[in-house]
Amino acid sequence: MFVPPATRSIALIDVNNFYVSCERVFNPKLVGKPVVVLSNNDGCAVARSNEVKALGVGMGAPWFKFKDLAKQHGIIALSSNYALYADMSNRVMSILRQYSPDQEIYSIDESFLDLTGFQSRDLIQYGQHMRQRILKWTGLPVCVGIGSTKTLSKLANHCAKKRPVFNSVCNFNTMSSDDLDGLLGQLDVGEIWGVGRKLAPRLQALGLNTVLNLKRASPERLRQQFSVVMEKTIRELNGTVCIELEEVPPDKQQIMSSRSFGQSVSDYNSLAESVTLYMSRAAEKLRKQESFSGSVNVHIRTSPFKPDDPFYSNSLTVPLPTPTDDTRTLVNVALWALKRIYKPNFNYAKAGVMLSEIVSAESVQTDLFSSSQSTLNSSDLMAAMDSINRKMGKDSIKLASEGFKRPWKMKQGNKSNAFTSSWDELMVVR
DNA sequence: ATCACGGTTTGCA
DNA sequence: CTAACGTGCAAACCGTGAT
Repeated sequence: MFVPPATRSIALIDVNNFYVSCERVFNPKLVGKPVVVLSNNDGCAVARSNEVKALGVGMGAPWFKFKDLAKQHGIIALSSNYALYADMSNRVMSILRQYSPDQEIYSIDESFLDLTGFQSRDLIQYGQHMRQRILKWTGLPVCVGIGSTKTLSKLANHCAKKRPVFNSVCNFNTMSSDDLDGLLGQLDVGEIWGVGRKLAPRLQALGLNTVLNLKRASPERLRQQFSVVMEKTIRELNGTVCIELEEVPPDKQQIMSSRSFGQSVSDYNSLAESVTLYMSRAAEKLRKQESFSGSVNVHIRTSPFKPDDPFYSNSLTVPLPTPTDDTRTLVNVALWALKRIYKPNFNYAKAGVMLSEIVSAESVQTDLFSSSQSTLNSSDLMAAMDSINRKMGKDSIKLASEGFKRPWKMKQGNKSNAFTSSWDELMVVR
């Protein structure tokens, strides 16, 4: 007997202006004032308070470009404090976990919850309960969007944020289809999850300006012109689940670590120090997911934003004969690659490493046991390094080649304290 | 024609 | 110091050479 699939209720919970809100929890003087949080190296705006958004500062705006405006309006600019944000994120996520056993942590400030099993309740009330509890227990404001697919819940969340009528919780599933389509007809097609700055103009050129336009478009035809992703988006707008909740994040297939320098560097040694540091971080991530890497990539480049400076960008990928998780091996290969692509007399602005051809530790067990004893010892050494750095703070133990002076270290002019993860910094009065 | 490949582009938070 | 523009992923896409 055919049983029609029940309508799902999927919620997307998102912290408002996450980084700014975290800073405000620990410094209430920031409340009501225009505040931005800057990216690494104090480069771009990555989080903006509503006051700053109202002044026209865009997401990703370079700090030096709106510095004057900032001075004029008293915008407070803070360096990003990822240790603090990660800790606050963990608190929010574990509270949300109490509202459904089916949770996907989508990003540092966003979580999907499958509420299909709770449909006997008033889900708007349920969402308000989440909001109040998170506000009370963490001090962070969130909005809740509910729809029958992940794509719709994202849009509902957008409406919860932008339209005061919803009072921060918007459930598409309780609206009549006429009301819903009326609302979707007012939303720009670019608001859809998966439709960004490239796809939106292409859709608009076809006369598809609103979410409703795309919802009514032919998935088959648009698949020809765009991709299978576009087809899934259209079906999801019509309530057919094409993108399932991913409760256990799959292992990474590639692991990257890269950073822009505080000041440009030209000498090989500085680049080598930074590559060593980045590889140490990448290898830690690799071991955390219990994997081995079969390929190492190193890339370096000068600044693309200085037309007067000679530009140089290059990368090299080195396949490994045997997959490994040993920092020392990975660093040696990375430095070998760096030597091949390094050219003197350029002002390098950024370097990075990438691990790929990643396989689970299990699948290389046979190699592990068949190879020499030293392989096992190296694993023990890496485990010991990770454990000490976890207990004593990162960088307690590191390879000497990471360097100690680090002239290239990134700029963080105005970082707040690690209130939640360091007793020392909690006590400092600023 | 079709495939595997590697590098590039796109999108997202 | 007096210029200054993030990071980390996945997947689609695309050109290329091999078959």
